[in-house]
This record gives sequence, structure tokens and C-alpha cells, in this order.
Amino acid sequence: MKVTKAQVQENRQRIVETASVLFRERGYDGVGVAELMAAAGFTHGGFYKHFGSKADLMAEAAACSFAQSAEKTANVDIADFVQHYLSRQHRDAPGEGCTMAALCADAARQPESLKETFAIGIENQLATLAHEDAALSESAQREARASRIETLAQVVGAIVLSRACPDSSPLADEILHVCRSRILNQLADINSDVNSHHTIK
Amino acid sequence: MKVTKAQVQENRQRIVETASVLFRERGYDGVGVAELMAAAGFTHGGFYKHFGSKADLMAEAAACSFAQSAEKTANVDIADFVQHYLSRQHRDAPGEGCTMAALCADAARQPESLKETFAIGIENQLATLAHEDAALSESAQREARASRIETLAQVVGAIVLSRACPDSSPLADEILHVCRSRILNQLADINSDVNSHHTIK
DNA sequence: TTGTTATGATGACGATCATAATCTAAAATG
DNA sequence: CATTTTAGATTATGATCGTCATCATAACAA
Repeated sequence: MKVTKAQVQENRQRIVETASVLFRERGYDGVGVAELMAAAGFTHGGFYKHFGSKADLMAEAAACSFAQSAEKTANVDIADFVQHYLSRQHRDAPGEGCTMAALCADAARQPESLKETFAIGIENQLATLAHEDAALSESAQREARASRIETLAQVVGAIVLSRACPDSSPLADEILHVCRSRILNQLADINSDVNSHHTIK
Repeated sequence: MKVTKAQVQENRQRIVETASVLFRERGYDGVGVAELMAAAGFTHGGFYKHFGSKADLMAEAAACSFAQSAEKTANVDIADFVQHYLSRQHRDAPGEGCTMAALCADAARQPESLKETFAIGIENQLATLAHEDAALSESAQREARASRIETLAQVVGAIVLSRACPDSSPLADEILHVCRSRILNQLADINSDVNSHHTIK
């Protein structure tokens, strides 16, 4: 059963996208090749005509979801980003959500090649969030980058912790709510006093 | 081959502790019962004389490592806690490190019973970090709790992101370094201006 | 149109998975 | 001391794991 060249590319893309969702939902070790292919509408046999190994697909799926995230958050204000990132909708839909929040811990246990993909994805997300400070001075850009790294760590940690709590647990919502309001406050602070250091010590 | 009652308890404890390390290193799906028992010095057959299922052991191992962490961080200043938490040593030794950082994403995909154990562990960690503010007013305690939740999310996110980067990657160290210095600065701020709100807006 | 190529289905490989029955030897109990 | 109990070794279960060889078929280049 051969298929059009275009069809092949489309099928391959469907496998990658299906995998990117399933991996985020259940982890790299939580989904097998057979189930993956079935979810994409194929039998498991054809898998290795598309990918050299499951690890290869993991890397491609990660790159794919990173690209989708970058596209979705392009030109989005960082406050809006945080607002949506720390919403219940995002927490409760890891399959369509941030790859870092869903798979970083899994990636840490995978081969270096995949971790490289993650580093690029993280760097990309930082760059996407930096669309506003192109005109800043060099030192201000350094500070801006540090601030974005901090914010990213905070939102990722908040989602990860919240997801580890039982569904509709008070603590899960508290973590989300507390982190969201505090981060938004900090971002407002930074915006309002651009150069009045309140760092006392 | 029967063993002393005390020996049984000791063997069981060794299985739990071995599991708590291996799970943190490789994830819940990354370690099998057989390998687990072998690492503890047994064959896999006796496993179900100790535990009803692998999921049961997961819960016990989590509770065990949470208790160990709480014990280790009792009476530790929160700044010292952050200092060590965001060190390369901690990042590079997940097996002996924080269970939240290593397994929260895994726990999110596991049964509710395990997530309950994690919620208790998180709550416990928050309480451990609260050993200083017993004398505070009610509103100040609310603020202190929110601050600790925020800090916890931040350090967990930082470790998780850093671990997802390739070994000895510049980004991995940058995340650690940036978050550490910024969090320590914030904590110093909170300590120095106890009641001078610098929240402008 | 003919011959080549390659997708994807079928099925099988050995390994490993969680779980469990069986057995034995020694501790616990009387 | 005799009996009961049980921790842990051995072995087996059926399922699923990642990977691959085989093959039919239909899209290609000729």
C-alpha cells in the first residue's frame, strides 16, 4: 500500500502531532509505539519507515510542540502569558499545554540529544517572551533576560506542583492562584519603577 | 527461608528506601519491580509479600522521601534552603534530592491516591519552611505562606528546567544561578522592609 | 506501459513488564 | 519439642515493550 508523496508527509506529521499530545499527557515511558501509531490511525509496523527509533520521534515531537508554543505566544504580553499559563484550563489539559511543564522531568532522564532539543525549546521560549525589549540597553537586556528566566521557572514550577495534587484539591488551586497574583504583581512593579532600584541590601 | 520479625521490617524498609532513590532517578515508569528488588538485594518474587502493588510502593516511597526531606530541612533558614536547593550538587543528584522536583510530573499521571501523598508532602514542606513565623499576625502568616508557596514553585521550576538541559550546558547553569541570586534577593528584601510596602500600583 | 520504489499492514522477535502460584526453610507459637 | 506460619527464592503467567523482516500494493520514473 503505497501513498502519495504528499500523503506520506501528511501522515508523518500526524504521527508527530499525535505523539506530542500523548507524550505530554502520559510521559515518554507512558506511551508505546503501537498505541501511538494506532492513535494516529495506523498499525505499528510502519513506524520505522518514518523514524529511526522512538527516541527520534520524542525529539521531533518535542520540537514540534515547542514550535507550536512559540507560535502561540508570539507577540503576547508576558502578563497575559502568565495569566493563561497559570489557569486551570492549562493545568488540566497538559496534552495541549506547555511541553516544559509536562515533560521536563521526563526529558532529564532521556539521552543528551533530547535534552538539547529541550534547551533549544527553552531558549526559544525566552526569546519569544523577549519581543518587547529589543530597544533596551545591554545591561537592561541582561536584567530582562534574568527576569524572564525567573518568571519561566516560577510558572513551570507552579504548574508542576499543582498538577501533582489531587484533582480539585484546594492546594492545587491555591498554588495556581497565589503564584499567578504574585508574579503579576512583580511584573507590574518592574514596569512601573523602571529604574528605581528598591533592592536595599 | 524465613527471617526474624525485626529483619523483615528492616528488609521492607530497605526496599522502600531503595525504591525512593531509584524512582527519583528514573521515574515511576522507568524502574521495574524486579530491578527494584534486585537493587535492594532480593529476588522479585517476595515483593508482594510486602506490598499489595507497585502503586502501593510508590506511595510509601514518596512518603518516605518526603519525611526525609522534612527532617533534613527542619530548622533550616529559608535562604539556606534555597541556596542548597539550587546548587549543582542537588541538580545532579536527583536520587538523593527533592521528590517534588524529581517526580511531580510523574505523580500527575498516577492515581489520585499517590497525588494525595504528594499534596501532603508539599503541605509538609511548606510547614517545615514556616518554622520561623509562628508569632506573626494572621494576615502576616497568610502573606508568609503565599511567599513560601511562590518560593517553592520557583525553586522546583528552576531545578526541573535545569535538569532538562544537556549536562554542563551553559543554560542549565544560568537558570540555576539566575534563580538562586534573584530569589535570595527577594527574600532579603522581605526581611529588611518588613512593613514598608513597595507595591506601587 | 513497464519496472522500480517505498508506504504501511501483518506478524514475530526477544526482553521486560506487573502480578502470582508454588515451594522451602526457618522463625514464631503452642 | 511439635506445629504453624511466613519471608523470600524459583518459576510462570499473559501483556506489552521497542524493533524488525516480510509482503502486498500502489505511487513513481522510465
